[in-house]
Amino acid sequence: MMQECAVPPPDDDGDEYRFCSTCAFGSVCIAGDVDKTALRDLHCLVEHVGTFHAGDTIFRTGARFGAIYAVRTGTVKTRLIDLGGRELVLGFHLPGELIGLNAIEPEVYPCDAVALDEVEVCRFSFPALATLAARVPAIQRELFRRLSRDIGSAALLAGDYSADERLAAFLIGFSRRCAERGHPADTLRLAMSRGDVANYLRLAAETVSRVLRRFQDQGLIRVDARHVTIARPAQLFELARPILQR
Amino acid sequence: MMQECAVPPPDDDGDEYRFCSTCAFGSVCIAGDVDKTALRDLHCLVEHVGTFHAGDTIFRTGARFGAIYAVRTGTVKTRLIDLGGRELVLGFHLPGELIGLNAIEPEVYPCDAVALDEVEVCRFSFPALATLAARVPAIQRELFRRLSRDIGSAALLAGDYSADERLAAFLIGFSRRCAERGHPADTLRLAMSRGDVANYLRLAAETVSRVLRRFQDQGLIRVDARHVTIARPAQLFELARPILQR
DNA sequence: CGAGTAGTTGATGCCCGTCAAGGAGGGTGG
DNA sequence: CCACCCTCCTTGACGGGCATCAACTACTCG
Repeated sequence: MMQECAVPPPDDDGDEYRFCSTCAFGSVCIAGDVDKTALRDLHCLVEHVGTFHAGDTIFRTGARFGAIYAVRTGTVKTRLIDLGGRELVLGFHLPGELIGLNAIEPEVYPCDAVALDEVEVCRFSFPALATLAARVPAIQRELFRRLSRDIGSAALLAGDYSADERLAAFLIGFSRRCAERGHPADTLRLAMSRGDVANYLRLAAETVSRVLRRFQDQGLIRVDARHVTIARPAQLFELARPILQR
Repeated sequence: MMQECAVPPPDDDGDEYRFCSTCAFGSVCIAGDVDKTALRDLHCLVEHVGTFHAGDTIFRTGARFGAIYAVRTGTVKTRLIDLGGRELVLGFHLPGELIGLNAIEPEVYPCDAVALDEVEVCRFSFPALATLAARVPAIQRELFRRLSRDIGSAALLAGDYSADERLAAFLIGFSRRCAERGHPADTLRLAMSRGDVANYLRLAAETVSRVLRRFQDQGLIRVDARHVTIARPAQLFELARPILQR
């Protein structure tokens, strides 16, 4: 059922009992009640996929679904191209986040995953992962939680919010996710272009430019190309409240 | 682990090996490879919850998450109330569909589930269901698929589409779901108000009225209160294509 | 150095939300 | 049976937020 672990992973990727620090299944390892053979199976199952560079495709729309991926380093954008050729950005994914979960049901990837900078990912064969999940409750639980979370976050941007609210919520959300990864919450390094941000927020790129400018004039943030520092988090949060509330 | 099956379900709910016809786990039963004791466990696990009437609440925002529900009959609306007191409709759910999946991760229900007409649901204790899923691959698989599907559909309405596109996509989508349930695909009985539809599509109720009127003037549909008949499905689909494409 | 991309800023227009007024049931009590 | 009310729905007039178009700058890379 679970294949042999052919190639033992190199040392800097963690050992048999501890995964890479940004691992998507970190919480599984922390839980002490996981039996060690199961953990080793998970470790055998994962496959580190090489370095992607900005613009490289990790998986492509329509490809047969076989695995989900966890971002290890860098930033990944998921997007689809509509019939008119226009891009539609579904999300940005930071280290520790899973991509490809929306491919389970259609059994093909419904979107492209594109690297925005230098990206490394972990590949989890989904059939193997599902088999393991049946044996290890903590893994099953983690998968359910991740899937459930994505449903909620997808609905988040769906409301009819103003450009100000959207951008504020985006910045606050990004800031929080950076903080969760040990980066400072007030200095953001955006890996994506204005166009990508606009596209994700369902705004025009010009609108993003204008709103960022106004936020800066109001003293809420400071913008330097793709570096954004948040000067007044509380005020920014107040703007984003209608979206982030819950 | 799995509790005894105290009260055997009445005959019209199916027997030990076949569930109610609209059952959310119907595909599990159809697959022949499920061992019978596991199937009986699933049957023991499910709990039919009484008849709700229009406006009744099935679960409420903030309540501790303990179970997911499958709609058996009627139509359910999931919604949340934002801080300004405005309602935000997340979805409409027909027989056979699961609700509460977005509560797994936050561990409280992030929305209300409200009956729109006479509604019966099946209640699945989630801890018990997860335990069973670990033992029965087909059930785990079905859960993963349902979760995955909800991610995709949540992202569907998130684009910046015109009112025409949104309404056309809503009607086509609703028509398809009716057809899947054995109802005619061209005569729709909407259980929800115009306001609910508008709210779900992120439009004003007035806009929904106007667009429906125009669709009727163009001969695409016929509207009679909450009964809508689709006269030109192909043309309607053409309108909805930017949203439904994939 | 030239070219292409990303980003900014301004002018214009339109889609759709808002406000307002009226119409159409549907349930209740007299 | 009818008057009353309440909610749902429709239709019209108006205004605003944001997309679109366009021009210009800055930056990167071959």
